[in-house]
Amino acid sequence: MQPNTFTAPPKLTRADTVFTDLRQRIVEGDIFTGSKLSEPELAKHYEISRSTLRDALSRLEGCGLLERKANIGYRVVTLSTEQLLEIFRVRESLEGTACRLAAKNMSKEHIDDLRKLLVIHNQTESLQQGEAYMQEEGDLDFHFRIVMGSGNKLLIRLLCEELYYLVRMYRFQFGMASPRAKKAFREHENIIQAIEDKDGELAEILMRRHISASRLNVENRMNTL
Amino acid sequence: MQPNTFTAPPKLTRADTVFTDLRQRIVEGDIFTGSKLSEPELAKHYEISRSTLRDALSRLEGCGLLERKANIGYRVVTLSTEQLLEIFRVRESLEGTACRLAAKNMSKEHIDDLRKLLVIHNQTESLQQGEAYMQEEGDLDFHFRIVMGSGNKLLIRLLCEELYYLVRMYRFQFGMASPRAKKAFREHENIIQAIEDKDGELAEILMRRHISASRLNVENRMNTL
DNA sequence: CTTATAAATATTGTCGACAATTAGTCTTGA
DNA sequence: TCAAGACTAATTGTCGACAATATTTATAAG
Repeated sequence: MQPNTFTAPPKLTRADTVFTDLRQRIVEGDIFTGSKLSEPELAKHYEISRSTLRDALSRLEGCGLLERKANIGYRVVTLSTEQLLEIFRVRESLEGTACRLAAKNMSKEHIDDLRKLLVIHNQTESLQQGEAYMQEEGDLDFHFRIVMGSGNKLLIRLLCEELYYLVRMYRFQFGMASPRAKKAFREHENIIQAIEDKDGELAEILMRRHISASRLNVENRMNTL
Repeated sequence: MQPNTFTAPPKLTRADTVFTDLRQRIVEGDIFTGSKLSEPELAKHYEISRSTLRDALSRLEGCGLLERKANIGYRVVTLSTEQLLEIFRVRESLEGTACRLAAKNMSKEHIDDLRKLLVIHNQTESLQQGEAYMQEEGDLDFHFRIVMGSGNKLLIRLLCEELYYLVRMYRFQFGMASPRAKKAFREHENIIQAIEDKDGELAEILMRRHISASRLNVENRMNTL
């Protein structure tokens, strides 16, 4: 038998660590939206060869965080209100489905965990208001767990490994801290209830409305400017 | 002014051509499902260096056609009935939304084109039955155009540049030629009608049912075996 | 004969260099 | 002053070689 088949950490390659670090820097705005990446510069910064760097960059392109043009290079995707709205449409669609499936597949333990999480979020929210960052992260955590609960690996890949990084990027950039915090909390509660009741149809509707409301919030703010 | 800004073809790099060729070979089953790819072997076959090949491979990973493990290499994704059903769920979700948006955004010209396309499909179907391949390709062409008509670039990327290649892969592999051909044609007609009527809500419902029916078809066939 | 260990082989990860292309600078002419 | 073209510099695309890891084969012990 092989040694520690379960605990064996999947050996990280240099490209892996650079990939992860770059992803964070892009998401958190440390590397600007729309900016062009210089391969020689980055390779020097990380003290790796361009080959290794390019490996990391191509994976970031796969995540939708970078764009590439032949003979020109990689650039960070440009954030725009239109693209943000597009993301909302896709989330509305996919997460609605994820929620329906979660109602069918999520285990009681995971549902309980989700409830506990929500309680914590509510407490921190009432204790120290204005901590928009934590709120937003908590919100995404909630959505993340429901998608995981769907059990659909394709959904999980599309949302958790691609779209959610874009979502976080927008939040860092635009600061989505909205007056929807309290409402959103209520909506989360109702969604959990529907999941607990195994009412997939309702769960889907509630999730779609929940995300749709966020989108409309952005659209309204956009029109008033 | 730069020479032919519009007609200028986006210069193809070696990696580009290999990427396209490999994609086709994978989709059409020329390279087997689940098989491991040998970098030295492929590089030799295409008469390119491993660096260039790896560039192409990493892009194929981004499309979801290849999987990669550190220090082990790339392998073609393994097709399974479960994964096929997962794809149907995601398509049902995304294409439903695409259809709703298409009803809002699609131009009259594009709708007319779609109608003509359907007529052609119907003719070839009645003329020479059994040409399952053409039918299936035609079906995907129909879906493709509606997604394009949605105008949502994210949706277009997820469906047309990723999922549809997986779908075609399954069809080549499993041969989805089903007795649903005639029914599917009717459903397509109704979908177009809803789009033409700008009834996005109905268009979404019809598309979801259309794809859901295909999924159930597979599920039933699976259970009877 | 089976299992476990060790050597040998093959494959992937990483590197630095050169070729091809693009971007920038300078000159020249009107 | 501006524009077009030539020249220079910088960047990306591609290559082959070496290092690190995994796989296979060979060997030895039980």
